[in-house]
Amino acid sequence: MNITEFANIAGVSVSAVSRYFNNGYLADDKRDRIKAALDKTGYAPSYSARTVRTKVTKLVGVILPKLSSESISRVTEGISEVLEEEGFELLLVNTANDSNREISSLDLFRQNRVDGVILLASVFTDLHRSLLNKMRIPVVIVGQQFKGFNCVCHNDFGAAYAMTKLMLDKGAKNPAFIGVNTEDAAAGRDRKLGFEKAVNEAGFAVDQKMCEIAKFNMDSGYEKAKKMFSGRKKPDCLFCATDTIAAGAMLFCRENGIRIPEDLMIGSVGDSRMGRVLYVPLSSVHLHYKTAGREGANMLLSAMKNGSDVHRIMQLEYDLIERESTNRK
Amino acid sequence: MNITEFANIAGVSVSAVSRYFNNGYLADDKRDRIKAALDKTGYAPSYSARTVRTKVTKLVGVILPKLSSESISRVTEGISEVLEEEGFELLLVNTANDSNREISSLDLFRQNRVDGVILLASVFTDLHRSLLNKMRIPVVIVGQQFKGFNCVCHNDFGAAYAMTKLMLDKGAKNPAFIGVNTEDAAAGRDRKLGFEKAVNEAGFAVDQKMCEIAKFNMDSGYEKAKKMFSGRKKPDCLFCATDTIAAGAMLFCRENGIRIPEDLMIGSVGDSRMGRVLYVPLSSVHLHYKTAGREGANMLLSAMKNGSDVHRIMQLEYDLIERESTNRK
DNA sequence: CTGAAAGCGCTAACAA
DNA sequence: TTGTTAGCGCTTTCAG
Repeated sequence: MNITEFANIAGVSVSAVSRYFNNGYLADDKRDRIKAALDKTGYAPSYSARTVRTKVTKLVGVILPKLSSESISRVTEGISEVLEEEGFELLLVNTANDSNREISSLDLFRQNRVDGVILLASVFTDLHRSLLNKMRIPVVIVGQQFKGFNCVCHNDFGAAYAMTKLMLDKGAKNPAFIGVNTEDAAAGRDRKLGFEKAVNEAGFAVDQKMCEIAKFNMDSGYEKAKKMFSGRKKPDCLFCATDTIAAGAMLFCRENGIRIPEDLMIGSVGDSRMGRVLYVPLSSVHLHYKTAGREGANMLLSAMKNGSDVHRIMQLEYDLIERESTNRK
Repeated sequence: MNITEFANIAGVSVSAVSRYFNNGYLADDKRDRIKAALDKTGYAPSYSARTVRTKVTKLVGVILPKLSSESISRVTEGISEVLEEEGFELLLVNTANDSNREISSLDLFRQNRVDGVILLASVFTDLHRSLLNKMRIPVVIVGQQFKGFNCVCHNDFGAAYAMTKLMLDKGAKNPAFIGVNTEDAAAGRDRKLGFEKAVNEAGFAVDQKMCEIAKFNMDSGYEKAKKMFSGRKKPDCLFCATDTIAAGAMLFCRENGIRIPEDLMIGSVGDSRMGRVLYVPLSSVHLHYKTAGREGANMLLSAMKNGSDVHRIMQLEYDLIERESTNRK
C-alpha cells in the first residue's frame, strides 16, 4: 500500500498523511481519522521514498575490524547510545580485519547510503587516505590518530609508558615486551614506543630479543611467552600490549612454575573484565573505550550538523590500575 | 549529481548507466566511457532511489539486548559473516535490555527499511507476539524459542542438566544454583529446570534457599554467592547460569578461603574465553553461539528468498567442557 | 543491444 | 490550514 491508497482509505489527502508523519499542520479530526486507518491497515510509509526526496537517511555507517572484542564492543556501545538518542541507526560492517573490506565498505557508504561514517581500523594506508578524501559525508576515526581527519583516540603511548615505569620502579631489571603489529599505530607502535621510553629512562637499553610481536589472542600470548622463556636470559617483568595477550602469557607462567609477581611482574593495557579474575589479578591501564565511542559519535553529529571542514583530534587519557600481578614488595 | 547529469558527462543514455550498475546488456565502448567518467566525477548512484523502484533494501535489521557481551557478539559475528557474503548489510539496534526499544525498533523495521529481521531478546511478551505477527517481512529469533516463529536456539535445558549432573556424579550432596530472571525462557527458565531435573534425579530435593537469581554480571554473582554462604547450610556444588556469574562467585570463594573444587565445585554455561584463565579454570558448557548466528542468518536468507510461511525451529546442541573447577577426586 | 519515457512512494512548494 | 502537483533519482518496459 502506498500513501495515496492509504489517504483514500483514511478519507484525507496525501499531504495530510505526509504531515501526520512529519509533524506538520493538521486538524485534529484528520489526525484521528489517520490514526484509525493506521490501526486498521497497518500502513507504514516507505523510508527510502522519503530519503529520495529529503536526502537524509538517518543512518550512520560504522566500520569495525571485528565484533567479538571487548574493547571494540564497548566503543560500539558508546556510539550506539549517543546516536540512537538522536534518532540515528547504525549500519554496521564487520571487516574481519580485512583491509579490502574496509576500502569497499567505505566505497559503499559513498553511495548515499548513510549520513556519516565512523571508522575503527587498525592499519591506515595511502589508499585509506585517498578514499577518505573522496568521501562527501563526514567521517570520524575512533581509536587511531590519522592526520587530516577527525579522530578520537587514546593516549596509547602514555598508557604503555606508565605501566612499564610502574614495573621498573618496583625494581625490575630485565624488562620484556609482547606487542602487536607496529603497523597498527595505536596498539602496535605507540605502545611499543611507550615501553621503550620507560626502559630507557630507567637507564636500561631495550633488548630486542626480549621483544615479541603477537596476534590479538590468548594462544599467541602463550606462544610468545614460551619463546621468550626458552632463551638463557630470563625477563623479570613483562609488558603486554593487550590484556588478552597477558592472559596467555600468564597461562604459560602458571604451567611452568613461574611465579607472578615474584619471578615475573606482568602489566598490560585495556583493563578488560577478565583481568580482575585471572589467577593472578592483572595490573592494566584502563582506556575509556565507551567514552571514545560516545565522543566519536558526538563529533560526527556536530560534523553532520555543521558540515565544518576543520578536523579535530580528541585524545582521551588513561587510568593506571594496579593489581596483584605487579605487586612486588 | 544524478544519473541524468552523469549520463550526459559520459555521453551515454541514462539506461546505459543503469545497466552498467546492474549488469545489463551494454556495449563495451559504452562501458569504457562510463568507467572513465566514473573515475573523473566520483559519481555514485543513490541507493534509496533504487530501493523505491525495486523494493529491495539489501539490509537486515538486527535487534540486540546489548553489545558488550561475549555471547551476543559471537552470535552477531556469525550473522554478519553469512549476511555480508550474500551482499546484505546489518542495521543494528542496541535495545540496552529495554523492552520498549525492542518494540519500537520492530515497528521501525516495518517501515520498509529492511528486507528481514533477526531478533535477539531475552523476554518475550504478548506485545512481542502481536507485533511480530504484523511484520510483513521475515523474522528469525535467535537464542530463544518462541512458538509460531522461526527460531534458532540452544539446548539450555540439556546444558544445565549435564553440568549439574556432572557435579552430582562426582559426589556433591548439597547443590546450589545462581540463575537469572526466569522470564528469560532460555538462560533463565530452562537452565533452572535443567538444574532441578538433575538434582531430583540424583535423589535430592531442590532447596529453594540454595537458589538465587542474579543479574548478568560479575558483581551480582559475587553478591549472591556471599548471601548463599552466609546461611547455616553450606553448598558443596554450585551451578551458575552464566560464566560471568560463576566468575563473580569464584571471586567470593577466593576471598573467603573456600577451596575450589575441594569445598565447592562450580560449573556454568557459556564457555567464554575468560573461563580458561580464571584462577581455577572453570568447567562450563559450550554453546555454539557463532553457529547460531550463522544458522539464523541462513534461515532468514531462505525465508527472504522463498517467502515461506512455514516456521522452523532449529535447536543446537552443546559440549560439556570439564576443567579444574569440578575436578574433585 | 539501445533510448525514451513511465512510474516507484514520498515531500514540499504553491495556490487556495 | 489544506489539497494539488511537480519532482527526488532511479529502474524497467517497450518499441526500435
